[in-house]
Amino acid sequence: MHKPTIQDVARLAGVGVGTVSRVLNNHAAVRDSTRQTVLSAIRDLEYVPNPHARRIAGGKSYTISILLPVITTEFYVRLLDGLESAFQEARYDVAIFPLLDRSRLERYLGSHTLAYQADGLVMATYNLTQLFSENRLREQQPMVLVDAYAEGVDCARMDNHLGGRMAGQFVAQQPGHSYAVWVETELDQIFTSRVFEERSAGFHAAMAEAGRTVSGEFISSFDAHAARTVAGQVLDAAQFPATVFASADLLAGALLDEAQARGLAVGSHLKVLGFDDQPWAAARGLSTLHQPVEAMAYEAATLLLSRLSGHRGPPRVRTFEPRLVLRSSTGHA
Amino acid sequence: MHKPTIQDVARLAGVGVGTVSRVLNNHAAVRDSTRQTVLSAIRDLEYVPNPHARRIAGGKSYTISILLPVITTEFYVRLLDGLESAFQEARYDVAIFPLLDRSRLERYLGSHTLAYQADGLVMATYNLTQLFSENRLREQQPMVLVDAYAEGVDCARMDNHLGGRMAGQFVAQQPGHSYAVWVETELDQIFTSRVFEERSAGFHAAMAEAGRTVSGEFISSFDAHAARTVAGQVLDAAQFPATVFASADLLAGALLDEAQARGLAVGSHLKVLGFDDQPWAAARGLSTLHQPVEAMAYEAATLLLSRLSGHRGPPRVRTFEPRLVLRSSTGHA
DNA sequence: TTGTACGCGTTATCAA
DNA sequence: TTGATAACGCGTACAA
Repeated sequence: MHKPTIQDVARLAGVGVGTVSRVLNNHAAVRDSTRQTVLSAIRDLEYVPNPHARRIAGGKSYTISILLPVITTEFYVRLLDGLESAFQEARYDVAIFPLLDRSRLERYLGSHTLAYQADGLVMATYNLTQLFSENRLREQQPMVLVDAYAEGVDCARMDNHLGGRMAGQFVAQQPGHSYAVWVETELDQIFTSRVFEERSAGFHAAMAEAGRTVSGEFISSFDAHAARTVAGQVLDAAQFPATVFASADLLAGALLDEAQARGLAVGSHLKVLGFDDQPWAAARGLSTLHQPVEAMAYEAATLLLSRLSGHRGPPRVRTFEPRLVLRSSTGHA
Repeated sequence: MHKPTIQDVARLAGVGVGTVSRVLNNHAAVRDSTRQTVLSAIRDLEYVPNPHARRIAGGKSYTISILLPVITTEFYVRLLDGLESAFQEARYDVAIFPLLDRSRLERYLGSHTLAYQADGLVMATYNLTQLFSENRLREQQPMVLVDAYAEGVDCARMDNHLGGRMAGQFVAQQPGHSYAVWVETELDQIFTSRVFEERSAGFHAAMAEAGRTVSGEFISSFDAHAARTVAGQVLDAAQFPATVFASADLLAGALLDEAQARGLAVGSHLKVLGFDDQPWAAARGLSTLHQPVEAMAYEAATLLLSRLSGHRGPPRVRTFEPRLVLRSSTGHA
C-alpha cells in the first residue's frame, strides 16, 4: 500500500507509462478520450508525480532559487507571490533564500545547498552581479533581476526615476514649501540598492523643471523609530504650508503620526506624499505611489522561464511604472 | 563538461560507485587509504551529490523544510541561523517556507513543493498540528516544533510562562502602580500562537502571589503604529509612579518613544520592562527578558535529526528559560 | 496516437 | 573490503 506511481496509473488506465507522462506534461498529441481516462485514473489513485524522479529523469532540477532581502514588508510578500505563482504554473519549484546579511550571502555561495543547485536564479532588489567577476556565482546560470537593474542580465524593474519624477511634479504644483525625506543607503556595497537614489534624481529633475526649489531634505534609516525621530525634525524645520515627499510609506506614516501628535492639519496645512502604497495607506488616507509589484514579479519569472526553455539573445529590460494615488493626506477625496 | 556524477568520481578514484557511495554516507567498512583517494577525487571534481537522485534511490532527500512566520524580526533571524547551522553540520539541506498568510499555507500543503517533500519538518511558533486531523500533513512525517508546544510532537520551546512570571515578580517589587500591554491574538485559529497567553498567565500568577494587583491592561496589534497609539493610551491612563510590562520589545519601544515625547522620566517616574532583547534594546537602555533563541533552535534541529536517524520513543519537550536583563528603563545600571 | 525500452544519479544487495 | 548490478519513478527517443 505504497504511494502510487506512474506505473499504477498506466495499469489502471490501460495505457503505457509514456502516455501518462505525456498527459502529465501537456504533451502534444494524446487522444482526448485517452487523456480523460488517464486523468480519471490519476484522480482515483490520488496519484502525485514524484518531483525528484522528474528531476533526475529530465536532467533539470525544476527549481528556481530566489535571493531576496528581508521579506516582511508588503512589497516582498507581493513580489514573492508573483514569482511563485508564475513558476508554479510552469511546474517549477521555488527555493527561497532570504539574504539577511553578508554572512548569509556567504553561506549561500559557499554551501552547496538546494538553492545553489537550481536551474535559474532570481535576485531581488540587490544587484549582486558584481559577484560574477569574483566568479562566485556561476556565470552561465540563467538569471533575472527583479526590482533592480544591471547590464547584461534580464531585468524586470520599477521605474523609480519616473516615480520620483511623478512625485516631484505633484509636489511642484502645491503651494508653500517643499520637503523630502530619503532612506539612508546601505554602507555595504553589495547590499546597496539604487532605488532611493533614482527616486531622488527623478524628484529633483521634476522640481527643477517646474522652477521650484526644495526647502529641506532629510535622511532616515529604514525603521519606525528612526522615521519618527526624523519626522519630528522635519516638522520642526518646516515652514507652512508645506508638502513633504517621503520616499517610502514607512517614513510617510511616521510623518502622519507626528503631525497628529502635534495637532497639525494634514491635507491642507501639511501635505504628505508617500511611496509604496502599503496596505494601511488607504485606511490612513495616505497619498502615495502605487507599484505594480505582482506584474513585475510575474514578468521576471516569465523572462527567466524563457531562458530556461532555450531562449537566446541580448538581455531584456522590462520597466514598470508606478501610479499616483491621491488621498486625504494631500487634501483629496 | 557537465556536472560530475558519482560515476566520474569512481572512475577518477579507480574504484566502484558502491565504494564512493559508502564514503559519502560514512558507511561501515572502507579502508582508510581508499577513503582518502575517493575524498580527494571528490574534491578535485568538485563533486556534489545530487539530492534528487539520493531521494529516489534511498528514500531520503536530505532536506528539511522550515515553516516559519515572517522573518524580519531579530527573533527569526536568530532562529533561522540556529536551525541552519545545526542542519548543515549534519549535511542536511534546508528549504525555507515563509508562512505569510493562509494562502501561502495552502500553497505549501496543496502543491507538491520541494518543502513538502522533505524528510522532516520544522514548524516555528505556530502549532499547525491540527492540520493532522484534517489529514493535510502526512502524519508519519518526522517533525519538531520550535517556539511552540503541542502534544505528541517533539518540541523545543521557550518557557513563556516562566518569562511572564519573572516579569511579574520584578514588577511586583516596584513601588506604585503596575500596568501591562499584551499583543493581540490572531483571529485565525491556525495562526494562533499561545506565546502571549502564556506570558500573561505567568505574569498574573506572580503578581497574585505577591499580593499585587494590576492597575490596567492594554492590547495592541504587533505593529509600530498601533503600538505607539496604545502607548499613548497607557500613559494617559496611568497613575504614577508606574511600572509597565510590555510583552514584546516592540511595544516597550513605543512606550519609551511616547514617554520621551511627553518628557516623562523613564527609570524612576515610569519604569518599562520589555520582552525579547532586540538588538536596539541595549542601546536604548531597555530592561527586558532575553531569550536563548539559538540554543533553542539548535536543540530543535537535534531532536529532529535524531528522529531521522531512527529514534523512536515518546515525544520529548525541551524547555528554555528567558533571562532578566535590567537596564536604565527600570532605573538600573 | 500509443507502447516499449533505455537512461538519469544514487543507494542497497549480494557475491567475490 | 570491494565491485557489479538491480532497483527507485519518471521523461523521452524510437518503433509500431
